[in-house]
Amino acid sequence: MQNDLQDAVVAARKLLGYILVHDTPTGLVTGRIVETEAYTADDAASHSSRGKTARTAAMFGPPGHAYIYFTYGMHYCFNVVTGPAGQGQGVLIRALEPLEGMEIMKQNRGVSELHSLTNGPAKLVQALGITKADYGVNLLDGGRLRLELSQVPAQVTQTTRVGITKDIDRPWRFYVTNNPFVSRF
DNA sequence: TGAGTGATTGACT
DNA sequence: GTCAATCACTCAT
Repeated sequence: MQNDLQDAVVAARKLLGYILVHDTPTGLVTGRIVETEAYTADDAASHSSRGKTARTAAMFGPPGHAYIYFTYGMHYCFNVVTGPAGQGQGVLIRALEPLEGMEIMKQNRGVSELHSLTNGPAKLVQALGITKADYGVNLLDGGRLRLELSQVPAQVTQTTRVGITKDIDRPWRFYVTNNPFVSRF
């Protein structure tokens, strides 16, 4: 995994075979990563492109850690930092397929429909109960919030990214082909 | 010091 | 399809 995290674009592709696990006080919540986007240091759409700030500090830290940011005044999004340290690369997790702890997810999200629990970057953060307390944590050392290798998806679609206004032509969005939990098609 | 913008979502027309 | 919610940061006074 460490080697796969050296490059954000490679890592975005590889992360589709992983499961995100959160060991919460109310129970275990897990989901398979089905959609990601890569953001690099020389990328105008990346938060790191204008230099390191207090907000983006984790993005410039060692790979395999969590970068969580607050946006639009009401939403959090979750990223996996990629390396090497000091570069400011990361992979945005855009969607998960719920595996365990669905009842907890429904409670966290306030909705009962399985399909709308985790099909968006801010939704999955809320469903898994991830907060700013998890900012900067190591995802590879078996802590409460961690990544676990699953199976490599049968087919992956590569396309342009969603929701940005700069460098919109870079084909750095990856998702599991035909998976119903992807945020957009 | 203040206006503008954003890796979004959900409610409403 | 349109729009409000409302915070951190950037850029321009």
